[in-house]
Amino acid sequence: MTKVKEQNTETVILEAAKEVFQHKGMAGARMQEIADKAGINKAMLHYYYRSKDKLFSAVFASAINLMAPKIMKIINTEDHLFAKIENFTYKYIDFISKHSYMPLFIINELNRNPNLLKDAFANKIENNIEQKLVAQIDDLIAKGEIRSINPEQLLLHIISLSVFPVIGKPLLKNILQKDDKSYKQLIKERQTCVAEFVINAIKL
Amino acid sequence: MTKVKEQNTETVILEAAKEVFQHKGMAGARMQEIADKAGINKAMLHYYYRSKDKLFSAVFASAINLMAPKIMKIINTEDHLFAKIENFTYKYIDFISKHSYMPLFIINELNRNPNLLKDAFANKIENNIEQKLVAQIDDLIAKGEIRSINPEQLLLHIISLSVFPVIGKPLLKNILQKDDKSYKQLIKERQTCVAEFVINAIKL
DNA sequence: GTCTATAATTTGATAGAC
DNA sequence: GTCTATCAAATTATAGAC
Repeated sequence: MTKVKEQNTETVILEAAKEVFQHKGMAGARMQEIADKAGINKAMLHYYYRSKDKLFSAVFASAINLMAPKIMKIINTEDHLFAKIENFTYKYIDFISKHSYMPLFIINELNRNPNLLKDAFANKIENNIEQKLVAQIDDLIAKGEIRSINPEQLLLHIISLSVFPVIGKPLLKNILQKDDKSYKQLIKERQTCVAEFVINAIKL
Repeated sequence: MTKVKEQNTETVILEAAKEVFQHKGMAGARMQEIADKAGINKAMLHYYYRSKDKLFSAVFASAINLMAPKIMKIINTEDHLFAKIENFTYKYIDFISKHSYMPLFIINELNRNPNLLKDAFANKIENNIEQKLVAQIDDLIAKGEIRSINPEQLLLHIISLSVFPVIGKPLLKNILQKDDKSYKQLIKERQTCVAEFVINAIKL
């Protein structure tokens, strides 16, 4: 009635695994919980993915392949730097708000095992981001439109301002003494105020 | 010869536990590994701390009680806002660089169990931070020294810029295509350039 | 207080019927 | 492909000697 067609079992498992792994991490995740969430039994997990490790790798790769293009698509445009910043912060904060566990999941698992990226994909992020953006920033500095700034630091600033308040929510909420609703409101405001802040900082 | 005196067993255990829990998380930590690192056997862990849960709580409380005062001490001064910002970013980036696993550890475990803070301490962070700082910022806005800005957002900006590049290192290192040494150099630069960036953003 | 040995439980993985 | 039943290993926790 509602659903046109059942997803196949493999996909159902992967979706359940994403949810459990991203919330509990590799070490904390339980195959039984994934099976329950998928509405099947444990044996099926092994039938489709052989081992917990393999299933985890599929989840991790899926997360990376969802995150990385989002960054690139916005940055690799012909827009003016200020427009890029506005675009990126708005859309990226929106995106990670809806997938708030994903960046933390990635950072965590990368800490446990630094060569996960190599396994997950052949460096799709690559230096594309840098090269084009760095050139654009250096150009604006030369023209005297913005202050002199290290382009890599600027990129770190923008990413930090966008990501950290979302993933650090349980801690920051407490520091600011906010309830869930008003903290969410703060994040929503950041979709525009981060860009404003950054542009104020660099504009001449 | 080298050490003047042996630490007592309880402390040795706690130090070993800190290291393991903060790197592996509650779920990934193994009592055996903690015992090995402490140079004793598993039974001793239970003799002193009864259970893994209890030992974890001791580690978590210790982390909170190390982090929280660091923030307050710097912010609760009579300095000018700009000096506070310079002081905070410089010292805080330095501190978390030396304890890079700690903020991630706290955020993670808080995600798994949001009322850990209540157990760990009776809200030592409290609204002290806010009240005084908010008043100071509002005052400077009224005087026309800085742009109009939501003080809470400014606090989020400063914390994000200080903390995220350190805890997100495994991911950001890859995005910027840096090796360990040059990424560390980037972080070192941030001890001064973050404050410069923030002050530029708000100064009128 | 500290150790060895072991119990009790959890959990990833497999065998085998249907 | 899917299930039930079960194994094998890992892991927290305890008992009891010294």
